[in-house]
Amino acid sequence: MSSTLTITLPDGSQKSVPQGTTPHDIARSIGQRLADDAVVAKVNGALWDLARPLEQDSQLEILTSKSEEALEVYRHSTAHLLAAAVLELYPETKLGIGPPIKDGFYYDFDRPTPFTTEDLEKIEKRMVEIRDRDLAYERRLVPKEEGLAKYKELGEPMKCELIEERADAIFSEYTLGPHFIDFCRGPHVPSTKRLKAFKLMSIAGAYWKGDEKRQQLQRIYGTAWFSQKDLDEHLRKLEEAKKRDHRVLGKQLGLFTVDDKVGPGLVLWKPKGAVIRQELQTFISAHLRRQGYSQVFTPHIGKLDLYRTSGHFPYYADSQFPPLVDREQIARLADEGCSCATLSNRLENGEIDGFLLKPMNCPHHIKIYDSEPHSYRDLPIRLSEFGTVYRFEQSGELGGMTRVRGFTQDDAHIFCTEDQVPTEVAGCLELVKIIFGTLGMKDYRVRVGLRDPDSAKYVGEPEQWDRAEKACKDAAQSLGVPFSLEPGEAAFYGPKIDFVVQDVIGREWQLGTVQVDYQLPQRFDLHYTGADNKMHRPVMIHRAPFGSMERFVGVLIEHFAGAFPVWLAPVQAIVLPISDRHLEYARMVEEKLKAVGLRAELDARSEKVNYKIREAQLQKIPYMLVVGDREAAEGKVAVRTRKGGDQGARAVDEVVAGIAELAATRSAAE
RNA sequence: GCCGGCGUAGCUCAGCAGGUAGAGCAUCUGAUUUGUAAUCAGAGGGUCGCAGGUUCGAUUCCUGUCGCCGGCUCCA
Repeated sequence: MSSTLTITLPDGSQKSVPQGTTPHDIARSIGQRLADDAVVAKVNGALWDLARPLEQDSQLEILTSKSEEALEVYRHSTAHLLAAAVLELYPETKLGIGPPIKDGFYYDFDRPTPFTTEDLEKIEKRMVEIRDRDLAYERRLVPKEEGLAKYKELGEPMKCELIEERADAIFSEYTLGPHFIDFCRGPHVPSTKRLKAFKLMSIAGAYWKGDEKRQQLQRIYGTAWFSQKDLDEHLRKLEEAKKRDHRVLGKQLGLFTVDDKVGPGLVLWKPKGAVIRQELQTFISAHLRRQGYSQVFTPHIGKLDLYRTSGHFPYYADSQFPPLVDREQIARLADEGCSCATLSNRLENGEIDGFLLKPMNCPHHIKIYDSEPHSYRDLPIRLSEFGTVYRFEQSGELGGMTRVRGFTQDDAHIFCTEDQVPTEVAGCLELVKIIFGTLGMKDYRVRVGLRDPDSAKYVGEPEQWDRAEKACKDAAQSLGVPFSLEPGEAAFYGPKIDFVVQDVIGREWQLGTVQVDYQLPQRFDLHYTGADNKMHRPVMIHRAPFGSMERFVGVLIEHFAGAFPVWLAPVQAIVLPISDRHLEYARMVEEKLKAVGLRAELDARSEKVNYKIREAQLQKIPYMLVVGDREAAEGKVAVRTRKGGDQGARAVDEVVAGIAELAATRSAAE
């Protein structure tokens, strides 16, 4: 090894520096400004501490606060600061892990007593104190055995577990001041004084290693930014997001409600929410007719045996409402002294029959297909239904309209030949594209869910899976949008293509889905007569472009922040007479709106027009039509839009026709 | 399901070292007849989520329960 190193900078220039030179030295040689702004370095593509000496000829990049990667390092360093503060205040605490995440970081702690909100304030204060001590993040190398012994002595069992699992023979650790050490790959910012703006946000339970069988730790979430300004901006955004939360807007706009007495996770659609849902259903129904779907209706329950055949029961018994067993059987079992456990066993074994609230629509549709023989000439057969299904989601998961226990899928099942699969899947994807396009939803990602090779929960032969997965991948490819392949995300009967969007707090929700299924046709022994006059097995495609109406509308409320385009708005126009003497004219305007099928209201209260406007505005009604003496005299209305304000007076008929046009064309404009 | 927080009028929220509750908005009544984001006055409205316990006395403290919120786990 030579005693000088050749360092290549991003602009291609090269520097010869002696052994032992650090990225920070080089930054300083380029300029003090860069040295001050530097957060971390990148050496041959890998993140590297600024103070860590370069070891060989390298490509070197100095990352400043303009870099996303630097921000991650910065947040990770803030997590260490949090851990150091917690250990100072509560020395009995054991450390878990503390990674950076979107907008911030967390650190997991094991401590017998739970952290409180007041603790959070104390901890944050201590973090500031430690920050002001200007402690360096110092990297040290430790041989594995020695390190293990040390962390054992420190009483850090989780760290020991991590070292055993992931540490190299010599691993790195970082210290902060004389007492704090953390097994960590790094890198970090040079010193705590660099951490300008952070805030602890919340405490939550989290299982060690995400395994619900392991102990539950206390996770402290925080957010961290390069400047106070960025932090303030982030907090402001959180406030904004709260305002467009569909649970808040759903209440304010009177769209839906959930009632304790009815049950958690059971959405009650109020008239205004129902309008939105109905409009969406009408919208998609037109496309279904065009694409050759047939409408069917099926009941909400089916016999347990149906779901034994489909494989839903008892596989997913935990996420279903308990089976419905008839009175006579219950009485008989009670006489026998049958325990709950025995009952559920006997239900599983099929010794007792009962009904299940349907967790999916497919078995019912399959039975419709199977109710008559089919020729290859009939295929594809596309059966659609807005079918309501019931799933017993864990109580901690429920919320708003996005995770519920009863929901209506815009479901359909396509029965086709294997050759027809690509065309049919493409047709399904086209539908999803039309929906997302019409609604202006651009921020979605496409996930191709493949089976997890380690899991035994899937039914079917590997060759079938391979073919189905290929069909999905090909279809996603031809869709022309970026997609990710995600093992472990398949349904138990087949791979799927999902459309995933984020809600206002950044949680991801699956909306539309297309799933290829070779299993159910087999389980139900479905067939059709081929051109060769032999029996063949059809392939099934499950698809729901909206996914569930509840979840979709929930996400849609947030997407539009409650300000629905004209065609979806529960009230499309409201007539606001200025005084009582304009009421008659106002009624005439209202009638004209209603005559062309618009949803119109009249605010006939003896309130000032300002007041009426304010209310209509808060209800996010797209059109406010103000009528007073001038308008009544000239056959006009003064148009005010919720977004553009006062638009001036125009002839009534012209305005009515204009709004009707926007509604009819499902336009995003207003 | 697990961890933590919360639950006061229709809504948003205040209050209580334990002495049976208060504001704004909404509602109702009356007045006002109004020109682009809140007219004025008066009135009604709460067994302080529910059930136990401690106490002379509980909305306040304790326990349980239901529900909501944030995470975790799960999501056919």
